[in-house]
Amino acid sequence: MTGTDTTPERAPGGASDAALAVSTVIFALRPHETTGRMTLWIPLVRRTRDPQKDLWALPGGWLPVDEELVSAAARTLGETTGLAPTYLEQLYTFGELERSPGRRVVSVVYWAMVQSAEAERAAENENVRWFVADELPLLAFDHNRIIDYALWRLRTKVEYAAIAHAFLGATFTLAELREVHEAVLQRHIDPANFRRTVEASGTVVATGEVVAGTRHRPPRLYRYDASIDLADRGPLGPESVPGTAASGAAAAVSAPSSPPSVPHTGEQR
Amino acid sequence: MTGTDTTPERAPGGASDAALAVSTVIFALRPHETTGRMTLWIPLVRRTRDPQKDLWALPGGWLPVDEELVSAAARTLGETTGLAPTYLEQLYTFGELERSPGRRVVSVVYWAMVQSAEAERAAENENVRWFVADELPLLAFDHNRIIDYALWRLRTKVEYAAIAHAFLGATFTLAELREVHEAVLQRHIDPANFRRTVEASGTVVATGEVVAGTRHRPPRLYRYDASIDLADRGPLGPESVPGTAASGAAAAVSAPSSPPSVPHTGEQR
DNA sequence: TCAAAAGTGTTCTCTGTACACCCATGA
DNA sequence: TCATGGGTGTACAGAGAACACTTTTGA
Repeated sequence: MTGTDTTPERAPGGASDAALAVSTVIFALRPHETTGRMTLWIPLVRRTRDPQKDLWALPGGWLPVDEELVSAAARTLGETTGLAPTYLEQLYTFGELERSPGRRVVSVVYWAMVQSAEAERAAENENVRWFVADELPLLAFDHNRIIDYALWRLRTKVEYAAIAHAFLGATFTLAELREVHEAVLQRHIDPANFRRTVEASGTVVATGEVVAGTRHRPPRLYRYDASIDLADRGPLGPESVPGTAASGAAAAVSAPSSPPSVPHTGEQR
Repeated sequence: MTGTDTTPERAPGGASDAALAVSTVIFALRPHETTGRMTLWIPLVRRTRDPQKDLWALPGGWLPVDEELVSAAARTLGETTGLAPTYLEQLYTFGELERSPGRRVVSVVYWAMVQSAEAERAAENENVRWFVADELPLLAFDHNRIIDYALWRLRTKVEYAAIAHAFLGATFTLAELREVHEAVLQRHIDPANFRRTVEASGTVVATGEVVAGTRHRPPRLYRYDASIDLADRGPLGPESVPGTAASGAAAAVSAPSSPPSVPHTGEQR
């Protein structure tokens, strides 16, 4: 009765169709420039062409016909920051008629996390700059709204899923992991309760090593349990990103797949 | 440095670009044909053209350049079932290179709920048929996987968000609302505890009327509190669907917008 | 020996669950 | 009066928050 996916009365393929773009909201944790507290930062690129020229915008580009969505997100992310994401997930697809003046643009938006340590030595030049996530200027198109949504997604997901480690290296102390949670959620977390909660979740494994050199009791080092990690991503299974070898930790990229018939923990929402 | 959204080195607009489609997973509750228990049903359309001809598929179509994504979803939904959705939300965008043979197709997929009562008198013919959601045949393209993900989304969201009422009419008893939860979650729910949980959430308001004619104590009728409803959808605000006047209840369509700076309840995840 | 953070123990509150029990109606 | 589901009361278990307290290091 009605045309279904890929069987229309009228086949698309002209200049009158909507243009498909991919953009990514990239998060990293770095100290705030004035307060010194750990804060969420986002790299943006300056627009050098005309719709909205000179405004800051999310990194992205048109989708090549022969490239996966997630690959396009990872590629443009790498071209901007010179880094590989440790986490990459589709956020939402924005396609309002008037979001880009003059032309219908549908943007599949991803959000990503990169490691704090590596973000320090990230490329920054005339056309690429890092901004504090909560102190953004007026951006191009609807990118302020997109980032607001990505921020909400990051903050709510950190509360129930074990993804905070994506900001850290391969091993970390529980104090470092707690600092990530506190920076993302913008509130104090009790160290004692945080320790018990994380240990009870089973998402983290002690390496047996400790960090020496502190002027207090040496903290233990932990590593992420990758086998648990998959279950924590809920219905999302791993997906490889061709041509995106992560520098350091392996990139954890998620996309929807068949949900487990029986929930593993009670964690996925 | 790199082309950003809508400012590429190469502007798209040829037949070599990916085609943009919109599809919808539609849910309704109807009694199971053999067991008689309330079950999730999904309407599918038979493919009449060649990629995957004669297989059943999700209703949808190509995105017109001058139509909103959500409107395209609502329109194709109406063309299939003859009904208006009481809930409509974007699910995910699927764009794998080989998901459709011969052509690169990117599908923005929505999921919807329609009222059970109206679904009973929904159009069903040679090319449109309702299926039990958990007993699907092999479908066209990756539609089995898409429906699995939509099912997971519906079930997890019913657990924390007040959306079950979308399967019901304007007023309903708590037993009816509980029956929706039980059918969706596929498990028994204690009536006493369910009542207290729902009443405490404040998402429902007693109309003062009761249902007579039962051979037991007459149950009270409730109505949804629309003002609370918005907060329950988390970061998602209402969005109008032009040309989709709902037959009966107003359509609740959600799309992402700025998240509230302070979470209303603890409900949105 | 002292400061500081790591790590442990204890208590309290809140939420969800199980289940006993009473209420109001039609047959 | 009885069967049936509507509706209320209560007690128990687990999760999370608050906070006192002990441990281990470097200075």
